[in-house]
Amino acid sequence: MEYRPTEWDARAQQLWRDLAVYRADFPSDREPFYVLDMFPYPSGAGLHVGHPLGYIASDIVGRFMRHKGFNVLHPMGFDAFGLPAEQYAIQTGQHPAATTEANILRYREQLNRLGLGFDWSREVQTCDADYYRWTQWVFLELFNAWFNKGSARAERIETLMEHLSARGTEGLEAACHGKPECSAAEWAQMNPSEREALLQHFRLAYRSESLVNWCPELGTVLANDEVVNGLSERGGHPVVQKAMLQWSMRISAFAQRLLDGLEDLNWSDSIKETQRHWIGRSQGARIAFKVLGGLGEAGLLEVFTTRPDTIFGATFMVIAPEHPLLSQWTSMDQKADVDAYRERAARRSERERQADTKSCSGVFTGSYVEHPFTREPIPIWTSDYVLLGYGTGAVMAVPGHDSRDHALAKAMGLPIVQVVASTEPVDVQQEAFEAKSGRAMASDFLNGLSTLEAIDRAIEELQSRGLGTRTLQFRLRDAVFGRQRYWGEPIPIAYRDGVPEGLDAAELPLRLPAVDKYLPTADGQPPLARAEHWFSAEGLPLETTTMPGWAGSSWYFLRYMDPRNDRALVGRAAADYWGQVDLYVGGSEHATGHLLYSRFWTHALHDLGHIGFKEPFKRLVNQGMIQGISAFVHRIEGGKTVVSAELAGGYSTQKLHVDVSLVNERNEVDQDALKAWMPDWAETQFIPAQGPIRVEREVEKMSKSKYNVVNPDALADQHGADAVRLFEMFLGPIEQSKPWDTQGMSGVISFLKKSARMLPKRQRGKASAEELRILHHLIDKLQRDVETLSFNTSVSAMMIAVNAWSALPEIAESTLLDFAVLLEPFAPHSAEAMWAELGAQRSVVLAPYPILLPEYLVKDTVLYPVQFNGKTRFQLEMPSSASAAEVESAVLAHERTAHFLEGRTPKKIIVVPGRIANVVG
RNA sequence: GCCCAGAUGGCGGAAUUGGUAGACGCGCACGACUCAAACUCGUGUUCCUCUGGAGUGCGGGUUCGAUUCCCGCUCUGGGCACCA
Repeated sequence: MEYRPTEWDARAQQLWRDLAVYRADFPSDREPFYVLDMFPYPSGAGLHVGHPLGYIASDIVGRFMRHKGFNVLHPMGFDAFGLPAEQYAIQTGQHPAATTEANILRYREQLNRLGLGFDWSREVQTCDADYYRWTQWVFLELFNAWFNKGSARAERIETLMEHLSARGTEGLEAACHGKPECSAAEWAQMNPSEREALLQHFRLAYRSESLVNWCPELGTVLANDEVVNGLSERGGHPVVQKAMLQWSMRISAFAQRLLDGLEDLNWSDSIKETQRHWIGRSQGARIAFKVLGGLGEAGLLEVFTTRPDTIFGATFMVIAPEHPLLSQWTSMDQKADVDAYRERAARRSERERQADTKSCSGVFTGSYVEHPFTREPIPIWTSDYVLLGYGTGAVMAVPGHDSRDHALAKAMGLPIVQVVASTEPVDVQQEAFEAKSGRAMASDFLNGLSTLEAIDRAIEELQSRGLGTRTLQFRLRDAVFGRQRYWGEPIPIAYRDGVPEGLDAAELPLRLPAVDKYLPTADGQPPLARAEHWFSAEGLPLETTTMPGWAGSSWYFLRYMDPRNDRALVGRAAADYWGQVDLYVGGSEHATGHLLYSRFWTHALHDLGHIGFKEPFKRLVNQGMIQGISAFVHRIEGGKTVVSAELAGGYSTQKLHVDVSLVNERNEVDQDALKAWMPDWAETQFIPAQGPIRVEREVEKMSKSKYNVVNPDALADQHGADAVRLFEMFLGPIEQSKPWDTQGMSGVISFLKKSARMLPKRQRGKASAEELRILHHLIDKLQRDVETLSFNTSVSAMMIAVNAWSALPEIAESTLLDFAVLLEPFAPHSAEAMWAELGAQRSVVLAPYPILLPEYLVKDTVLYPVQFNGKTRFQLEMPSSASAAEVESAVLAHERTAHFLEGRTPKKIIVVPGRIANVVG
C-alpha cells in the first residue's frame, strides 16, 4: 500500500461528510466533552502555518475522546465584526459584510483542507443577525441588572427599585459609580427621567462620562496604541483626551469574584498571574482631608492610600489634572499655570503619560488641606502621574516613602520627611524608602509600631474621628462598551426625551442599517447616524454607537451548545448538559481582554439564572507562536547590486527581506526568480557574478510583511494534510514558540509512508507477543501524552513503534487495525485509508480506542547501569524480580567491578531496584 | 523597573518522584539500489589533546548521584507598567 495523500485526503473527507462523524449529539446518554478553540477573526491574508497549531492539538484531543466514548463537541466559528473589514470598506466602499463573507469562505476551506473535525453544523458568526440578536439580548440583561454587594451577585433591576421605593438608598449595598443618594420619599416623587438618571449609577450596562482619546479629524475614538506622540497613527491628526458620555460595563463589580474564581481554574500560572495583576486588589484606606477655605463638595479632598501609616510624612497632596474639583481648588494667581498644565496633560495619551517615568512635572494649585492630626496646612498640587481612573484620582504624597512622590518633591523643592525607620541606614533625601518593613517614627501615636501594626492603628484612629475608612481598591476599571464605528453590533437602546430605554426583546435583532459611507457624519456623529431611518418600532431615536469586538466573543462558547435556538441564547438543558468548556485552546495575547470579559459575562449570566456555572473555561492551554525563518539579501546601498551574504562585510549594504520561496535549503537565492519577483528587483546585478548568492536567515514573527509566510493548504496539497498535522505537532511542545522549517517535514512524510508499507506484511492469525508489546507501550505513551497535550512525543512514540513493527517479518491484522485507531487522531486521512484497506467498516473515526493491557508493559529483565562514584561504567542485566541485595552481590561479583575499583574497597553500594546501581568508594 | 516563562548537539527537540543526557526527527557523511536522479534501505554523527576526559547559559551549594533541588548572576521571549 502506497502513501497517496491527495487521493486519501479527498476520499476520507468525503466519507466524514457523508457519515456526519463530527456531529455532536444532543440529547445524548454519553458523557459530554467540550473542546474549544478561540475562534479566529477572518482576515484577508488567510491562515498561515502558525494559526492551525492549536486547532490541530484540540482536534487530536477531541478525536481521542471520541474514541474513548465521549460525546465530543468541537465547534468552530468566526469573530467576524472588526476594524480591518471596516477600514477596507472605507477605502473601497464595499460593504464589510461582503469582504467578511469572502474571507470566511477562504478560512473554512483552509481549515477543512487540514481535516479538522469541526462540527460545522454549529458554526456561529458574530456578525450574523441571528447571532448578534442574542449579544444584544445579553446587553439588555446587563442593562436591566445591578450588583448587590450584600449577596455578592448580580440581580434584576426590579429588586433595586423595590429597595429604592421602600428605603431609598439607605442600607443599599450596591456596586455603583459616583455617589447616588435618595430617600424613599424622593424616589416616589421622581419622574421617569430622574429615576433613570439615578438607576444609571447602578446598571451593569450604563452610560457615564469617561476619558477617551478623541480624534476630531477622524471623528472617532482611538485605542491607546493607535495614538503616537499625541497624533493619530493613521493620518497624523491631533488627538485629545476628552470626557465623553459612553456606554460602559460594570465589570469592576465582579472584581473580587473574578479574582477568587481563578483559584479553581486549570490555567497556566502566568495567565492567572496576569489576570490577578490586572484586577489589582489593594487594601488600604480612604482618607478625607479638610480643604482650607473649601466649600461644599470642594471642602474635602479624598485620597486612597495603601500606606496610611505614613500619614505624618505627607508633605503635599497631588490630584489628577482631570480631577473635577481641580478648578475649584485653584487660586486666582495659580489659574493660568494650572490651566496650561491641564491642557498639556490632555494632549498626551494615557499611555504616553504612563510610559514617561523620567520627566516629572506638576503645578501648585494655590490651596491647602489641613493635616488631620498635626493641623498643619499641606499644599495641593496637580501632576499627571496621578490618574483620575484609579482610586479617588488624588493621593497624599509621602516623598520619604514613595518614589514618584519623591521625584516630584525633589523637582519642586518640597519637603521630604522620614516617618519609617529602617534597620539599615537610609537617606530619604536621596531616595525614597519604600519597603513595607520598618517601625514608625516621627509619627506621634504611631511611633514604634511595625508598618503592618501602624497601618491598622492609623485606620482605626481615622475611622474613630470620622476622617477615613478601611477600603478595598481594585485596579480593574469598568470597560468602555460604545464604539464610534459601523461594523459592530448595534446597541439596542432607544431614547425617550434623552432617557435611555432598553428595546423590547421582541424587537431584536436590531439589524445593522445600510449607510451611504462608513464614516462619521459631518458633525461628528458615528456612522449609524447616517442611516435613513434609525428609530425604534415606537419611533424613538436609536443609539448610534456600536458594541466593541469583545461583545460577541464574550459568550460564543454558549451559543455553540444550542446554535439555532430562537427562543433563548442557549437552552437550559443544553447548557446544563455540556456545561463548562473542558479544554480551551488559544493564544496568550487574550490573557486579559477576552478571557476576563467572557468570565465577567458568564458570572453575570449565571447570577441572572440563565446558566448553571460561573466560569466558562475549566482548562486553558495557550499555544505558542510559530515563527518564520526570514531571508535577507544584502544589497549595496542606493544601488541594484546584491552581494552574497559571506562577502557582505566588504560593502556598505542594506538587509532586505526577500520571499522565502525564492531561496533553497542551502540558503542560495534563485537569481532569475528574484528578478521576476517584483519590478524593483528586475535590474538586479550580483556579486559574485558567477556562483551562488547566499542570503542571511533570521527567526522572526511569521507575517506577510516579512515575506516569511508558509501556507498550510499549499503544503497539504503537496504532501498531504496528515503530514502538515503531524509536523505541526512534532515541532515541539504546544505552549512553546518555535520556528517553522518546512525541510523537516520529510521526517513525518517518511513515517506515513512507512506506516502504509506495513500493510502488505499483514497476516490473519494471532498477534505475536513482540508486536503486542510494541502496541501496548504505544497505547500507554499516547494515553499519557493526551493529558498534557505532549503530542511531539506522541509522534516520536508512533515512529518508534512503526520502526519496530517494520523490522518484523509479519504483522497481525488485529495489530494494524488497532494502530489505525491510535494513529487516527493525528493522521486521520491515512488512518481512514488503512482502515478501508484492511476491510473494516464505516469510519475509523468512530472506532473504540484499543484497551491497554498492562501485562505487556512489564519486562522480565532490567538492564542496570552500574555506576562507580556516579559515573556509569557498564551495564548488568538482572531479572526484574531481583532484590536490592541480589543486585548488589551480582555487581560485586562482576568481573569488571574489580577493574573500576582499582583496589579500593567499596564504602557503600546504592541500589535503586529497577533503576540503577552505584558503587561508592 | 516589576511579574511570568525559558536557555540541552549544526537545527527542532527528548529525558517518571533527583537515577545511563542527547529518544525521535531534520541536516550532514559514507554505503547499497539505479545508466542517472528521485524514492527507498543500511551505517555513523555532543565535543576534545580519544585505552581517557569534558559536557545540559554562567558561578557556587546540597547529594552516592543534579538537565531536574537551593543560592547568586547573564541572556532570550512574553506580559504589565507612575496603580497611590
